[in-house]
Amino acid sequence: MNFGDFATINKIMPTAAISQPISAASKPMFSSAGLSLALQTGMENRQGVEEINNNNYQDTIISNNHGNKRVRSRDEDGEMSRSGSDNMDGGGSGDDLDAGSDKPPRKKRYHRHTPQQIQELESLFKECPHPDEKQRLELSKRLNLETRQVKFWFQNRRTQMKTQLERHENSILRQENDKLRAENMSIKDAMRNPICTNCGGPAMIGEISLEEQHLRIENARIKDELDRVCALAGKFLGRPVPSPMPNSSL
DNA sequence: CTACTAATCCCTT
DNA sequence: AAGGGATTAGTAG
Repeated sequence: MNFGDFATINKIMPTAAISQPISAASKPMFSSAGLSLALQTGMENRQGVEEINNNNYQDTIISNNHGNKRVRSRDEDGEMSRSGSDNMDGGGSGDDLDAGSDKPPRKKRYHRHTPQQIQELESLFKECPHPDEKQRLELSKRLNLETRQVKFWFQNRRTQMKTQLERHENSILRQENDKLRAENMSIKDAMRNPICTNCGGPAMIGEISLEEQHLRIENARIKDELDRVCALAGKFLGRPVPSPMPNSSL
């Protein structure tokens, strides 16, 4: 578990709600149909991207998630050149080919789906996070996206959902942990400063045995737990459930 | 630098 | 074959 994640716990909300207003506000989105493809071509030609891409898909040693290493070479996967936009060589096709190389460098085309597309995707996701092929096809036609893009989107969205859930669980666990720590501290504190059961004042050394102290603490803890269970049962049954323990002072 | 996102790659089911 | 996990790469904040 990555504790760095806690920094973003408060961001648990649907993707669109997180990122769309930001990105939509801060950068110009393509306006209408034609959308992603047109955009991608335009973006590719941006300077920084071009420079990076020329260096990127050299033969590279990469390790996969199973610890295996393999060599990724430029011509290895046909997939890359298919997805997102088929017009990856777009306007600047020729000029970024390596001189003397017969294979064009692959580019990772950067684009965002439009707010409208995301909105539609989100609304379907709410109803069905796992659409079948027919649904995806229908959606892809409607949104002018490739079916692969729709598939990727849902896959990524499900992953995102899962990580959000994990973060949420992490935060709950952390709260519980903090609570237990505090409880532990106060118990330790109580053990250091024992109270006399007769007069209520500080107990004299040797007045109560260590074993008795432990028993008192344990009793208090058990009683507390019992009260909690009763309260919970009361909630569940819709009527108060009295604690079977008398309010004795041990 | 970190978080987010679209896409890729490989493995499992 | 489809889906999922890990990962990559481009970008915004």
